[in-house]
Amino acid sequence: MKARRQTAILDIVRHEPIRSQEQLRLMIKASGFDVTQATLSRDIRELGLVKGGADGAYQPPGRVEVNGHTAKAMFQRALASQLRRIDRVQQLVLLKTGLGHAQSLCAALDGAELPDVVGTLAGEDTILIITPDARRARTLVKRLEEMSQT
Amino acid sequence: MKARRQTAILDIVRHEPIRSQEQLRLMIKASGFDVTQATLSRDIRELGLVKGGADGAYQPPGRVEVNGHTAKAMFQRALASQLRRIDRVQQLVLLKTGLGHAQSLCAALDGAELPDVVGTLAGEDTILIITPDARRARTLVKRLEEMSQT
DNA sequence: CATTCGAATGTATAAATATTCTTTTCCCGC
DNA sequence: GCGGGAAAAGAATATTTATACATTCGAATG
Repeated sequence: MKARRQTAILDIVRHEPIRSQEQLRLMIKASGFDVTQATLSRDIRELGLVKGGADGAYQPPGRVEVNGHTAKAMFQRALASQLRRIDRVQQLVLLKTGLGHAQSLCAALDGAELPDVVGTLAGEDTILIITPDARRARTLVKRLEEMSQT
Repeated sequence: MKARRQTAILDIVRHEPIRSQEQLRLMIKASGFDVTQATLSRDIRELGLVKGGADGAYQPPGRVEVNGHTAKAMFQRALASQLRRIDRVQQLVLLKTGLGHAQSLCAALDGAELPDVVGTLAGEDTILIITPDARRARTLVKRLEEMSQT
């Protein structure tokens, strides 16, 4: 019984956001498993489900998705703590970071999905951002400067 | 203040398993931020931290990058706790896990970058490992059995 | 300055979750 | 079938987390 119930839990959790065990209890009852919250607490641990992230819902382990808002916030924090300098050359924007931080900041940058960013490249301490043209590069620089000051 | 405190939270959470906000409160107080649990609850949501998984600790969202040594250790621990059975069919190795654990164990397996592993596939409770030939599949089985016993 | 607005945080408490202890269920070997 | 033991689940409760509301603080504005 336990195995089948746990399969059902995975199904439910994957298909819609469940934010409490009581909510899960009702859903799983509808699937024909009438158990208490305590049992679900155990199931959840055994399945390694994870709670929190963007929407505070339970998620299967592995990839935890980050929504736009969180991604942007993460980027902003990364920016504030790691950015050393911003330069622009034509339609290219160059970010200088502390040594070794370019990769992680670049990942956060990609996650934030800022407009006008066509592509990015990260080295050891430098990130290259490609934008469509010089005008939009200037706009991006302004935006990044604002974000890094917060 | 908030930004710096949240950065500090990330640091702490990355370095050791934190299983409650009260525990986190003490740690962060030691870092010079004296705030209440309510504030930490809000910080945790804003950071998109996730709780649960293997050890019930808070974790940063997204893909956690790890070096080779850590990856191997993680894999070994995952193996010890989640592996149910090992089978081999020709050059294929099948790992059976507890329901729902195949994905995460498979991720750890990939991270460990074991020799002779050509590719992997994970279902709900089964992992398929493809090796070049039956001989190396046997070698891999032996290695996995050793690792899981430690 | 005083005022107002909003973000950040604290306080108190409600809500959610984990856990301890007990009961039930389900296999085995006899 | 019948103990004995282990796994599973329930009940009650302790612990942990989220939230409603109040307060403080700082920047912007008149």
